[in-house]
Amino acid sequence: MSNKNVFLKKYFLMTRSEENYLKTIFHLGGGDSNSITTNAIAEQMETKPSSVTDMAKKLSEKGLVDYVRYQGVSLTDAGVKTALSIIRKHRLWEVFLVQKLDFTWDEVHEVAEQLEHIKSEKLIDKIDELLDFPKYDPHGDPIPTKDGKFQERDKKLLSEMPINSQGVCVGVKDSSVPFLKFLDKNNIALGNSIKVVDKEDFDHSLHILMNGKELRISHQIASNLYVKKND
Amino acid sequence: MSNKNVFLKKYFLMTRSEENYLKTIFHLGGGDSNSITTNAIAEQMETKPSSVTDMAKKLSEKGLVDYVRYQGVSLTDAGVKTALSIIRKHRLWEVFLVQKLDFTWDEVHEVAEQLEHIKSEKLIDKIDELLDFPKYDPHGDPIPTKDGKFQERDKKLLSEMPINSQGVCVGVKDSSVPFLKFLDKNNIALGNSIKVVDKEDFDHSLHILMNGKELRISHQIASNLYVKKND
DNA sequence: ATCTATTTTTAGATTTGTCTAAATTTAATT
DNA sequence: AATTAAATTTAGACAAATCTAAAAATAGAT
Repeated sequence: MSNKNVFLKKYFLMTRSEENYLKTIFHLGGGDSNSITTNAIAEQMETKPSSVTDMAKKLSEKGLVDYVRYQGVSLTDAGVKTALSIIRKHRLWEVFLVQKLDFTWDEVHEVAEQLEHIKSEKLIDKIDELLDFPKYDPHGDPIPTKDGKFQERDKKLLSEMPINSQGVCVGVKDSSVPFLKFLDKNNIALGNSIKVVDKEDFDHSLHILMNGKELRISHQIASNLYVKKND
Repeated sequence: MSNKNVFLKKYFLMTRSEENYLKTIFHLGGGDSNSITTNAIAEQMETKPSSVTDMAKKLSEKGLVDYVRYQGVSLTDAGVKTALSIIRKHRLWEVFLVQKLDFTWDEVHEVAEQLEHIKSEKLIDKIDELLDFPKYDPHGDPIPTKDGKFQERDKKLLSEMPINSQGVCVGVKDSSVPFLKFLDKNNIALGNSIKVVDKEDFDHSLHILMNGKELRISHQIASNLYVKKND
């Protein structure tokens, strides 16, 4: 193997496992020098803390995380950049699956978990182009740009909207399969218009108009739906 | 882990490596109880014969190949079926990359090698549908159907066509990147009409009309281009 | 401030897929 | 049929990623 490849292997080639750790650390808030505990990572990834420790050392060696024993790990700039590129791929594939292949939004995650690890810059750029450079994925989460920038949309939880306020459904907080299936079954989809008609003090349930149709929504649902408030 | 999953793991879940071995054995002609030597497989996969032996035992355990020590391996019916399903995925992804993402035919192989291992029946069926159920990949190779059937096209090498015969370019024998790039550069593509005007006895080069334009073709090129002869 | 309870790490083992080097089997040649 | 060359397998090692069980460090409660 040439020197060049040794360099490439050590600093650029990421295993699927390494990529998954970086992505998880990012999702747990490990950017901005924010330390995440090995326990938290292990729980999120359904693995053991000792395995996380091993990987923390490895990623630290590669300069992707800062790791201090007994303190946890945080992402370096390089680590954030890599995490964002994986999240970008994941979310672009989700849009592709929904828009081009008629997947439902509860089906996309599992397949995107695989597709996000495909190594080809041209591939993901062309998918981006085919989809006309979408800004949000099917759950309303923002898609990072190629250079790792992305902006959270100005949104709030439906449960926090005042009576008589209006808006558009733009995302979900809980993106688990059961919740997404529930929303599908009740015709609640991104883009739907929402008006809060009344709020029940007793159980915090809501009476809303969705696309003009009356609907009763429990607090549990309302506190997992994001709405972009109309001005 | 439940009993059901043990069953699934042992008999259905294929690792990427296992899938690559099955695919290679198939391409080397290991169907129809045809034994392929460990050496031949090792050479094709750029690995060592001892590694092939290890994998032969494993695949044999799973009932995907018949393996006799010092004799080689051949695919069982289950092995052929699995190999064809991987080849189907590979070729469908190749069509997708060329038709939907403007990849050139020399770029598709490497990416398809990764995409062929994505586990989702729905995904590949939807890609098939999106592409309108293509029968051939960008190199002219046939795409197996879902139930593992596929028919080789009636074709012959350009070098074997008699003078004055006509046909259409339908495939390549050598699908290496340099050859495909050469064809691109010289505007030789699948679907082009071909008429053999003259054959040179001295060096076996050909004088042909391709899409009506005169062209001189060396024997090396002509013996790697497949043509479907007109009746 | 000390003592627990919890968290985290270490040490050693396991699995998968690979390798090298040595041993074995097969095939080829005389 | 014996010998030699080539192919193939075995045995043992290694790297990656994981686990369990034991040891070490930290944090919380009194």
